[in-house]
Amino acid sequence: MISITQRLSALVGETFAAEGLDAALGAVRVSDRPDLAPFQCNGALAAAKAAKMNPRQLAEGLKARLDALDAFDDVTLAGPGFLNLTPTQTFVEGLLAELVSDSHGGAYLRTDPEKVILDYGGPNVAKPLHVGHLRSAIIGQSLKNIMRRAGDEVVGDIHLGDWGLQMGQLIAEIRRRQPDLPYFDEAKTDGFPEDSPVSVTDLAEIYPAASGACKEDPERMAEAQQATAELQGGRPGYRALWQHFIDVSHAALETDYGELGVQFELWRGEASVDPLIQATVERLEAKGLLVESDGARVVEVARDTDKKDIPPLLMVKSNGSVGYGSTDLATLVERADEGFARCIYVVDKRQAEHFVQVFRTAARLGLYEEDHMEHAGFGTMNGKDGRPFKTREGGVLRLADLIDMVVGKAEERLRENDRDGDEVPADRQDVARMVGLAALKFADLSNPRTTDYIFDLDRFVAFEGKTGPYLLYASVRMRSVFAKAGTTIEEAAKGTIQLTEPAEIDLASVMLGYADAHKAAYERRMPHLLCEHAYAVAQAFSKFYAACPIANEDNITVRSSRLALSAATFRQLADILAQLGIAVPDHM
RNA sequence: GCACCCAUAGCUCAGCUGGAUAGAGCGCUGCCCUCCGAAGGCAGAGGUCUGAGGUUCGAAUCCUCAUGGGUGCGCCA
Repeated sequence: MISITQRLSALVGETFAAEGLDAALGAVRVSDRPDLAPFQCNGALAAAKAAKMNPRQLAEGLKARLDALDAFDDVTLAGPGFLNLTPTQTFVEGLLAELVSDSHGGAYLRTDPEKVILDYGGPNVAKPLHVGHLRSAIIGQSLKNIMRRAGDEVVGDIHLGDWGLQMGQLIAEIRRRQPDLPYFDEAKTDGFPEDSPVSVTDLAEIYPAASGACKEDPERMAEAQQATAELQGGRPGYRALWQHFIDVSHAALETDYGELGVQFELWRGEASVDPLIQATVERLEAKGLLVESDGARVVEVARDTDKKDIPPLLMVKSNGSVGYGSTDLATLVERADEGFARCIYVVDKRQAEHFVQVFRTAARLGLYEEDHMEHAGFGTMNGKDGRPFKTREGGVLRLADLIDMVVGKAEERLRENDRDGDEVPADRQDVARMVGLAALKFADLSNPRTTDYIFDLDRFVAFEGKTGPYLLYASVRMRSVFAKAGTTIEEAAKGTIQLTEPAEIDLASVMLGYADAHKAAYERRMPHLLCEHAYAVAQAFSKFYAACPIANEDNITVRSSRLALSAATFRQLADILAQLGIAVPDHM
């Protein structure tokens, strides 16, 4: 629906136009000075500059026109030309009535939805999820929800890292350890065992060992590179062994992501596009884009206008194997063929240059316009010391362990809050899980996507203030109010809302900003903007709750109005929390 | 070496295309449960927005320089 600021902007824009000014300058926003008025328009200053007029005088003219409208209780002129706007209670009530009856719950809905594919996984097979995987999973899932709510058709692809050097490292390492396995018999081409010779636990141990060995020993590295090239070349034993890696990892990853409430519609990987690589190389060749360079084949993507050197995209390595530039490009070929209008990558921002290379190459191939491929990068995650996060023991913190810590903390808190005589709720474990995950997700999502991430355990397990549990608490109190009133949300929502108390008007005004927040979060791919709004709503409700009796109100009309306001609040908050991937318990 | 990003309250961070008295959470001080859930509400203290210039009627925001951090720069992904 149209938000209150959009509605006001339209009104003020018309007066700007009537004065012969640019209507766009009539943009109204929530005031920086709520003590003066709830809304403001600073456009007169810019308009005066453009028209070379006196801003104060120009604003006087605008004020006179605005005064004539019945939407405003008060229009004041302040400073050099600020317009402070106080809409009438009737105006706000009218919009709130629209919000309540809006079939889309007041959320933003785009008119021309797109078919989008979102990449927000990228875990390597063989490596258990650790805290570093949290951001892409949480942000990606949330963006998917936000975009779907705005009308887009969005598909999430986990895009496993299953085709690069790490695969060769694993194969080479296992070959050293168990050379007698049938996978290493070059003469053997089929009939390999169905059961995997390694478990995920094995892989979790083998991977770092292999990776470390390659780092130290050039000979081991050469072995791994050779194995990678042979795997990609189709050596049957290697393929069979590799398939085991994928299978055992898939099962483990599905569980881990499931714990977080993160789902993928597509479980593809870099290897999925292997069959397309050759054709892609040929397409590049046909366009004359491939260049020989140091034994490798690359695509030049640098431009004169670049401020920095953009190295060419490495398409085929000198030993014939392919890197992630090639697979990512081939993936775009596949996605374009499948009819996706837009591709978004939720990947660590340090890979920005890589995406520039791939996107430019894809654009030259005519796969996509450049602005239809986005790298929604996120900040790198460091410890409190500003360096990559490590546990006290110096290892990586597994995501599953982090979740256990947060849930454990939530359970502790639930225990403390037990009132005397209360039975221990049978669903305490479930509630603790919801509270813990809410804390974890909100702590992550409420940071702007692009800024660096300081991993702070204390913040993740905090339940007071601007946290996930605060939002749940507000929701739970609303539910509690309906129970106390002996009604349901559906029934309560039918009441007519009349705003009288300041806390009621404030709450309504905040809620009327939903479409703005959702739209901004959508357009900028920034879930934290939606978090801000959710917090503002919960906060406005808490004030309203403290200031006004709801179920306890004697006046039946007022009571019904407040219950209806609470129902509208509950629905909006629930709608937002769903987009953030946060589940709301019945009690806590 | 070259390039990009960042520097805001004791701590962690917001601050949209330049606009009024720079916000929030935590922490700190003081109040509020005979009244719908105190994981809450109210009030308060706390800032030369790293420094120096510049553009502008107006700069945390734009430009230049300096200092201090971070990151990237073809055969890892």
